Amino acid sequence: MNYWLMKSEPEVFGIEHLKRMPDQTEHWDGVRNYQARNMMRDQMKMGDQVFFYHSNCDEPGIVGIMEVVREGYPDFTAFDPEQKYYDPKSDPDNPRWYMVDVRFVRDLKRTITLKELKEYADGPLADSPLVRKGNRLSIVPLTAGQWDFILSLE
DNA sequence: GCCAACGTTGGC
DNA sequence: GCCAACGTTGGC
Repeated sequence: MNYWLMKSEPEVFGIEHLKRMPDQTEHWDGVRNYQARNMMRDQMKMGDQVFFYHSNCDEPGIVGIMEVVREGYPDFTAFDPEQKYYDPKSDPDNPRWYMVDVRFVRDLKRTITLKELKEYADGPLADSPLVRKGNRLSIVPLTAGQWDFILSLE
């Protein structure tokens, strides 16, 4: 079992949106970064646990938990010129971008803010890109230890 | 809205 | 293959 954190802007697609989807499941489309793409395509497995992180908002932080219910497959939104995430360089025969499906598991009892997480940047969360300045990775891998530590803050 | 960080693009 | 220019992310 692997542990992850995935970022999304709550105005665009927040945890409230996920909860309202059929089966509380949605494909995590629109990732256009190779590192994040590789993680979704190669490393994320059924049942992996994922923190839902709200970015670019008043209170950036972790708001809930979801799990991977479908492993990496081509991000079809890249093929459609009508779509916001259209990428003419991604071909259905040779897809450039991948995504996974995630299902809502539960809300956290409270938001664990980035501000709070940064207090542990020299401790339990050292080495995590999550608390590194200028981190732009939209998907962050976590160790089991980091996952447990963050949950213990709840 | 600003701007630091950093990924991507494209000329050479 | 280098690197300057440019675009995007995301905290503040």
